[in-house]
Formats: sequence, C-alpha cells, structure tokens
Amino acid sequence: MTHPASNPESAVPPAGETRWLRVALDVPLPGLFDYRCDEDVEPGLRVIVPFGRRKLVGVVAGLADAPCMDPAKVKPVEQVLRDLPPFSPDWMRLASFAAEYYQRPLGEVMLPVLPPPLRKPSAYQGKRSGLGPVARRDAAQARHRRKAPVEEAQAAATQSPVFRTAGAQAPTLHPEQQAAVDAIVALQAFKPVLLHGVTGSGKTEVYLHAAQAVLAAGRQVLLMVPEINLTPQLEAALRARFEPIIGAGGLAVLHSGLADGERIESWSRVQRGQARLLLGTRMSIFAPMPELGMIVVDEEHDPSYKQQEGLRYSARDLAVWRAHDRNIPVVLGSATPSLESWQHAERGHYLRLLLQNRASASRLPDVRLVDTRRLQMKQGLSPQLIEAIGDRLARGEQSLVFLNRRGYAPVLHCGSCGWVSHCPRCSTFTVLHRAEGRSGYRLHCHHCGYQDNVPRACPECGDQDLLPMGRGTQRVEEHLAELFPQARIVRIDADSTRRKGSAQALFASVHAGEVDILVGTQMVSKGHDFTRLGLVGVLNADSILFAHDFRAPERLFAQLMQVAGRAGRHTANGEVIIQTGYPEQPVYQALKRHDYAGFARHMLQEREATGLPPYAYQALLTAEARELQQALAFLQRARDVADQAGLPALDAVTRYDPVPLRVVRVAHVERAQLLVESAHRPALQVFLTAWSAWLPQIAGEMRVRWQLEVDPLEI
DNA sequence: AGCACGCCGACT
DNA sequence: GTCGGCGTGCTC
Repeated sequence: MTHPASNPESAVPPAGETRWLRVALDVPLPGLFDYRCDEDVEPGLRVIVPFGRRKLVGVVAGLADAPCMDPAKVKPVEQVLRDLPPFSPDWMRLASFAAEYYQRPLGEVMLPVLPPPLRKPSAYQGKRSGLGPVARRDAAQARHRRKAPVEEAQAAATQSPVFRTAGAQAPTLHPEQQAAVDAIVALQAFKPVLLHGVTGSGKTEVYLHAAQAVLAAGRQVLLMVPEINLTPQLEAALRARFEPIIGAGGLAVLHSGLADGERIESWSRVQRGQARLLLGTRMSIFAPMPELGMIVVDEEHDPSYKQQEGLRYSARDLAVWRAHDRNIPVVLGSATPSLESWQHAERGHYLRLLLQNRASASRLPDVRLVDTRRLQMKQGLSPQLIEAIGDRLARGEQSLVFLNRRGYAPVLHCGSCGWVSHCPRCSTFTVLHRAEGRSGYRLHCHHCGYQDNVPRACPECGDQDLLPMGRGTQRVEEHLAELFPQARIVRIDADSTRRKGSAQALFASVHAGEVDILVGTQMVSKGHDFTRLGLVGVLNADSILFAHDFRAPERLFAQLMQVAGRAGRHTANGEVIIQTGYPEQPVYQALKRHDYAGFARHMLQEREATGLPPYAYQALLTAEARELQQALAFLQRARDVADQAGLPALDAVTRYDPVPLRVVRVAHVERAQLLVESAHRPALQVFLTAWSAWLPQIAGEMRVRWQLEVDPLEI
C-alpha cells in the first residue's frame, strides 16, 4: 500500500472524498474499528476489511468526521457488500442494546447472529465465489423454479395432506380463546401480553389468529418456539394455514439445524420483506424484520430461550425489549410462566389473559402423590404405579414413565470398599450405560464425553462384586419389560435418538399407537400431543428438586406440569402419578391442585423474603483455570478491585465470595464463580460496565479464562 | 479470538 | 541441522 505522505495523489482520494467508518468486528476487543472508504456507505452495510494479517467481515456501525486514531494508520475497506439491504436502524439498536446489556463488544453481537457465510470473507472472495453466497442462492432458486415449477407445485400439494385438508380453514375458537385474540388484536402499540393457558387449552390457535390479523395488516410476525426440531408439525400447520394468505415464500424458518444455504435463504427473505412470518428458535430474535408487527414467544418460561454460550442472551427478554423499541405487541405464552413474567403481570405491567379450559373438552389429569418413604419399591417403581400401568395396558391406552436420568445406572459401586466409578477428567461420577443396539456396558461421563470399559474388578480393592446403583431410563425400560412382557415398550432419550431422524421415527411409532409404554427423559415432555396416552408416571422427581439452585422448584413445577399435560388430552380419565419422598413440599401440593397461581404466589413470597430474583438482579463472573486456586484467586482480585476501585453504584450492589462450581472440574479445567446482585437493574448495569473494564487485564496477568453472565439462569 | 514471531527439545 | 512446542503481543 502506498503511504499517503509519500504519494498523496495516487492511492488516497482527496480529503473531502474519504469517508471514515466505524466498523463492528467479531473480536474480543472493546469498541469499534476505524476504516477509510471512498464510496458512499450507509450504516448497517457489511464490509470486508483487513484486520492484522487476516480479513474480516464487519458491520458499519456509523460514519465519523474523523478517525479516533492516527489517520495514517487507518486502513481502507476492501469491499462493501451490497448483496442485502443495510440492516435497519431498529436492528442496529437491538444489537447495541444487547451488547451493552450483556457487556460485550458490539461486533460480538452483530456478527455471530448472521448466517455463517454472510460473515466469512472467503464466501465473497476467490474464483468460485461469484457475487457471494446470497446471489448464488438466489440464482440457484431461480434456476430451480424455472426448471421444475410443476413438480414443486405438486410436492407442495401432497406435502402433509392432513394439515392441508384440515388446516387451511382456521378452526373456530372457544369463547376464552376468542376473547384472548380480541384483546391481542386490539393492541395498537407496545404491550406485553402474558397468555396463561393450561396445557391443551389451545394457546397456539390464539397465536395463529392474532398473527393472521397482523399479517393481514401488512406487517411481519415473529413466532418463537423453544425447539423446532421436535415440532415439524407446527411448521406444516403454519404452511397450510398461511400460505394461501402470504404465498409460498411468505413463511420462513430459522434454527441452528439448518444448512448454511437454508439459513441464508430464510434470513434474506425476511430481511427483504418477502417472508412475512418467521418461525424460529431463540436465534431468530436477531433476524432483521423491517416490517415487524408482533412477536410471539411460545412457552416463554422455557430455559432454551437462554443462550448458554457466547453472548448469553435471553431471547424472551430481548423480545420484550425489541417489541418496546418498535412499539408493537409481544405475546408471552405459557402454562407455567416464569416468575419474572408472572410478577410483571401481577403488577399490571403485562396484560394477563387466561385460558382455563382444555380445548378438547377433556379434563385436566388427576395428580396422585405416592409417598415412597412407606413403600416397598420394585426397581424404583411403586406398586401403585405398576398397577396403574397394568390397568392402562388392559384398556389399550398408553403410559409414559418420565425419569430425568439417562443411562442404565447413575453410578457403578463396589460393595466391599465403597469405590464408585468416576471420570478421570472431571469431578463427576461416570454413568453406567448399556451399549445401544449391542450387548455389554460402558461407563460414560455426561460432562466431557469420556467413555471407558466396565472394570472386571474394583480398581481399589479387587473385589469382583461391582453393582449398578440407582437407575436410569435404560434400567427402567428393562424392568418394565420384565413386569409387562406383552407390552410394546419404547425409550426416548438423548441416547436412543442420537442418530439423525431416529427421534422422528420413535415419536411416529408412539403416535401410530405402536407403543404401550413410553420411557423417557424431558425430551418427551415438549410439545407432543399423544392421543392415546392416559397415564404419566414420574420417577425420582426429588433429585431435581434438591440437587439444584433456587430456581429448582420453579423448573420442576414447569417440567412436571408439562409432562403431566401429556396425559389424558384425548382419553377420558388422565392420571399422573408422582413418586416422591416429600409429598408435603409446596411444589407437589400445587401440582396436585393444578394451581400455578398459588404456587407462584408462594414462590414469589419466598423470593421476596430472601431477596432473590425477580426481586433482585444478578450477574455471574465465572473463571476457568488449570487449578481451582488460580480461578479463585482471579475472582478474589476481581472482587478486591470492585471493593476498592470506587466503582459506581457500589453501595447498591452486593458482591459475594468466590466459590467453586458444584462440578468443579470438567475436562481438566477447574471452575469457580462470583455472584453480584442488586435490587436495582440500572445500578447493576453501571456497576458491571465499570467493573468489566478491569477484567481483561486481571485475567491476562493471571492466565485465567473468564466470562460474565448477566441474568444467569443457574447459579 | 486468530495469527505471527520467537526461543528451546526429538526427529529425518 | 530442522519441525514444532506454546508463551506473548498485536490487530483500526
């Protein structure tokens, strides 16, 4: 490159022609980066820029009159990408808010949310790249449509015949649903709506009717769901319902399971306004939607809305922010709302709409608590549950046995010396697994993926009598097969569905009535409407209740309510049997009464008394190092800095002591954390902003990896 | 985070 | 003699 001073008239245009750009790049450095450019560039466009020895795609965050550094050191933009319209100001505001709120550089928000090829310079440079991935995809689409319009129309017509015939007409709503739709449609501005509907009450129909009104008014709709892979039914239903209104390209889908090309297509169609309805997982909160008119967050309490790596955002919280920013309604739906949302509704900040009745006119299932303390259990199954499963079998109905623990047994144990199987890389026990599809057992670590053969004898004392302790889904499945040899049993968990498409196939066999007893982890609790399922049995619920943090009861309630909701949707007398050693616990008593409101009231009182969320706002600093001591020392210094450096809002922020994580070591890395908390969100925010400026240098000196998580879900 | 430069052990 | 370990320094 020619130096401007040595050769002013060649490489560098006249001073008046140079634009100074402030560019967001995906690098862990604070702030924006200056570049010069001699074409007209609007904020929101992507550019390819040189950065050190590599090239990066960045987003133009703004223009400046002058660079923030020596102009001679400012490099020129290599290429301005115009394959998509510039990101709109509201998209830029959303990204800026997320960056500030979650304490990360803007580029670490803007770039990772793009479909991967849109942020790779190599997709635009080199002989095969043509005009870039968007143009290539557009061309391929056009070719495809020219070549095979007939086949495509036929494929669309034959696809999911059930929904096509049944779904194109919107079903009539019952009065509660109609009232909810009317209330939502009447909103002309920002207003969060908490749609509290029992399982099976037809929340989805409310979303669809409300969406239809927004689409008819010419605006776009974002519908977020916790997981999309398990519910292709919803996509098919949306297609059938809305394609007549918004056309074949009017629906787009966005989730991490899509191939790059598919993601580019959805992204570009919504950004250009061609797609009018976007169905997606949490990542779709960052989709550019220039005419967004409503956001729906289905199952808003679901922890999947919290991103657990990189930028740890809550898609639900961002949905509320984005709706506020755009002054549009946002609908949060759940049978078991998060306590945060419930409290907003209690205070009148959110409009609460209630659906109390099941749409299919079936009753809610009876919930029975079986006190396991006074019972002779058979392999973890109470006599009551065994009898109930037998009854359902005799009536030709299905039963679901829910157990949140996969594998055969949680641990292998030596009866003579007390040795238990453990992971050499982690501070965890290894879980005994029966090999899928083969005979024999293996030991698995659920934290790092380590696997080992089962030792013939105890590594400590040589005793040969090693026994599995406790039980997981595999062992329960095995025992049920012994108890009910005539029953057709299927197990659905992360192990039995590892192969791609196998989950689909297993669920299909359940739906087809080819299964009598279904054994599964939480995978089975989401979304599925099993028509012949009459009984749900819950094993080992207590372990969820006591093993975790202060949100455990809330999560357990939601999970059990959801799994209980699988029972008796279409059968006459659905029943749920919960085996517990603590039937008097409020969470179980509330479940028995189907009393979310009572449970929430109790929990909120407890949270208020103990000063926990939603009465406090939290942030968690986590450190990772080879030795726990390093991690703790880093956190202690971070805390000392907070205490001594005169940070803002100090008196409004509680700093706790650094503590090791519950599972200290994972894959030879030891972890600790430090909690900070405030009753005032803005106070916590100003504190965090000042505090986090100190952290990189401390961590650099102490050679520790760290991350700061705002509004952590688990502590 | 990358990616390079830079100074010390086991290989053709 | 080199290939390669990862320590540390920089990126508009």
